[in-house]
Amino acid sequence: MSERKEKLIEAAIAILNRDGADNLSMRTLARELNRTAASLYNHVRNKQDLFGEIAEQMCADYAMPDQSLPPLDYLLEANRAYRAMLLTVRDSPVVFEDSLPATPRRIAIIRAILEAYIALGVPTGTLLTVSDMVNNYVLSFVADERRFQSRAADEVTAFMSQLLSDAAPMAAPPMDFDAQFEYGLQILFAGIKTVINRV
Amino acid sequence: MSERKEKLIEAAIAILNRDGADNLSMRTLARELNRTAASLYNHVRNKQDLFGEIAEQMCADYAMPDQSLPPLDYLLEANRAYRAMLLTVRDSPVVFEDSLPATPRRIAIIRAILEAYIALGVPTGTLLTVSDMVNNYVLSFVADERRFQSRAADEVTAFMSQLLSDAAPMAAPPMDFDAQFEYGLQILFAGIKTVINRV
DNA sequence: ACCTGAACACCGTTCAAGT
DNA sequence: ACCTGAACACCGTTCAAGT
Repeated sequence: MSERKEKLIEAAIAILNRDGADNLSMRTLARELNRTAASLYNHVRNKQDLFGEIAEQMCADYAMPDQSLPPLDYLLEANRAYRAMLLTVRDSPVVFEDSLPATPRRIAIIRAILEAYIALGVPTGTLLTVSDMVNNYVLSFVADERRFQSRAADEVTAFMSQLLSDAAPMAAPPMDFDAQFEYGLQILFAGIKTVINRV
Repeated sequence: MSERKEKLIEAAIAILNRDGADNLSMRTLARELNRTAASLYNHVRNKQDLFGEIAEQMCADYAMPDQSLPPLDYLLEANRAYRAMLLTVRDSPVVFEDSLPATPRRIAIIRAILEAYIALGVPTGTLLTVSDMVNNYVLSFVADERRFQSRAADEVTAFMSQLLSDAAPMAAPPMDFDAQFEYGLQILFAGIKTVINRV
């Protein structure tokens, strides 16, 4: 990776954190670098590729769990580390969703996770379904988490009371996102455990 | 709802099915109706609102399960019906993701589902987490399902073998999506059952 | 090897003006 | 009540031409 390309990725991340994904375009990125949009295509094939490079750069901060951990613990830790990494950059879920996991660090992470699922006893025929389910959970949770925080608490409660019968009032924000994330994770892996033992 | 507005929604759905969400714009929709884009704003506040109306229209085809069903069966049926509804329109997951559930039919569906979660024993403090988790599962599954089908099977296997160690070959496409969806659903509700009984 | 300028083919949204 | 034309402020991507 050239130094020039590295600066490009850093600038893109800076824009994400400052202005959000809606304001990261090839043109705004070029402006940030005092260049023209066309010049970016010397370093990146297209915007999807740019997102892929951002995701790959972020994966350097992923705290890979100890390989000697039992599969279940490994997977729980891996998903906590995944969320922690996603939270370091604003709108990172769209970056990961809109790019392919085709870069070295990202592939290494996925391989380790897939092996843990296999060690846990997930049948290979359902491996993709299970891993995608958990991956989508983390991405969606972090995306929702940020949406939630960006709105006023009153607005959220007002909207939710519209959805709920008055008999069962929803828990009022502010929420404990760490606890809620953990709760969902426990559901997923409790479910995986019972279903793979059912066969 | 005016007759004119109804035609607008129908035309939008037709474009989705024919050309996909990437090709549904205010301009292409106007062209479909031999009008100009600006005129659409007499019937719809903005594009997000248009998506909301499409989603609401689709909800007319949702097969609401029998209210007398036990909560677990109700929820399983509801999510199968949800997926079936989503599969009737191409790229429907983006339509649902990019709009707010603020229309009558959609609110009614969500209310019934939330009540079923409560009847199942999900604590109100985690109701939002649990219902969002399942909702995101269905949306992501259908989105992935379509992505999968739109690519050649060879391409998918090639990409996956890159991710997997050769020791554990992935199940080759074509996949049985109905069975995979059911598998994920079983994981989710088995997990919910064990976690809510843990307290 | 890397960059610019200009172009192509688009977006969502607003608004005065028309009927 | 509904529509048009024109405009504003943008997009991603390509490509000949420059250094």
